[in-house]
Amino acid sequence: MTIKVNEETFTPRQQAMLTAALDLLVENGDGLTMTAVARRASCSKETLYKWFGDRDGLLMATVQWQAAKVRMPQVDQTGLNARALRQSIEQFARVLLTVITSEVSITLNRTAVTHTAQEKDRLGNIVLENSLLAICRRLKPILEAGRNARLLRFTSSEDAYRTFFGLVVRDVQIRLLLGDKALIQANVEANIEADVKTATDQFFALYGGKSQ
Amino acid sequence: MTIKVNEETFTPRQQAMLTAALDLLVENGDGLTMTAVARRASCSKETLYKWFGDRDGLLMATVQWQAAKVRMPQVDQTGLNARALRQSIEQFARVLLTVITSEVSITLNRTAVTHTAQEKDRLGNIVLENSLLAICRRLKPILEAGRNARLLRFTSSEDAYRTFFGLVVRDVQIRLLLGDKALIQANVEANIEADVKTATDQFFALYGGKSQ
DNA sequence: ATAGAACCGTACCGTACGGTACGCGTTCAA
DNA sequence: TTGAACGCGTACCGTACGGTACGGTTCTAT
Repeated sequence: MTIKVNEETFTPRQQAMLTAALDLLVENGDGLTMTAVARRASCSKETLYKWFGDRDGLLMATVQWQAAKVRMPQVDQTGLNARALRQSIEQFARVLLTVITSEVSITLNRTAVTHTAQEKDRLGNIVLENSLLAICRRLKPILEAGRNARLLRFTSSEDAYRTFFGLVVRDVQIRLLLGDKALIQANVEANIEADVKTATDQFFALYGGKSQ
Repeated sequence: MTIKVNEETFTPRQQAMLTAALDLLVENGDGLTMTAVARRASCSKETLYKWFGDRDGLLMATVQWQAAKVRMPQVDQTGLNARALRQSIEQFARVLLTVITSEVSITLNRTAVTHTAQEKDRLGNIVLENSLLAICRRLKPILEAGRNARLLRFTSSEDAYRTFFGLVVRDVQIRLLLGDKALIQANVEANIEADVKTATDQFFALYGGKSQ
């Protein structure tokens, strides 16, 4: 069940291939062909197959490699006060929105959804593991620290996290995945700061401790 | 730009073809082939092409036809009081969650996302139009009626609607689209009622008027 | 220097599938 | 009765693409 998230570093040559694959994915959507990757990376298809097994292996490696580049906020939990907690949470919201609205994330999520639609759930699991669950794992301790400091109030940190996710992401991700022109044109990225603040305010309104 | 949502009724024979297409989509994911649809519907490919033009046309017709079957809550806005408003909003949350977690919706959303990944945005727009925007169009007037009755407080009904969406859907939709086994196993549908109540409570906590 | 591995480029194969053509049965109207 | 339209089943075509094979070239290690 556990997905083997290889932390193995790829050689520069391999990274060139992965870069080619990722770029082609972003440019051409799901129209990624092995021939195109080989041409873009100036390598032979034979080598591609040798290193990544098959097309799915290449996609998985690409997704994992890209996911490893996303850096979650590092939060210092010592001396947690209201201001620090709020900043941490805002920072999580900011990263979440920034990632989710990025061209790369949209592309990889679309690819993973497509794969899931074909009974191949590996890619979907990898994306889940590296986006939702990655954030969840890092945010939960913060929330619980906030609760311990009487700055937050909730029973289930899982539920608190999921509400946070909803407040931050709302319908943005699904609309982007479905190619909503209106939203894209509205220049979501320019509004991230305002949305981060609103979502954080709402989160504290729902889960803030008595001192809040 | 406007998508032509044909309200034209399909003949029973055509509906049989659409049913076949929809069933195959749900069963086999995106592995929908014209040959399979023809065989399932006991018709010839030639007829299929005659009625629907090409594969995309068949998919579009299928999506539109299915979307037309989803019934939004009908709300009586006369004599709006706190209790009626709350019930209306709960009902919207219930429908939203029920639809989003249904096998058919998941399949169609996956199909639309896949299409969007291929620069073909029509399907994505149709799904957006018939899910998110359909709910939005019907919920907004309720929210505004609530505001007029001093039961709700907000400046932008658009923002209020989107927050509502986030509170209700949270990470459920994206996790289902990505095939999250844990969530599927958790039997989301059994928890819908509790989630509806929680989301509505939270919504009123954020947007409830002073009398709330 | 040289054997051998690694790897590039390209040609090739098999298959799956979208789309078309056609033969034949069935229905229905004149 | 007949003929025309409709539509089913099937065979067929072209193409795109995943995957493999192979000849030639560059790199590496002894």
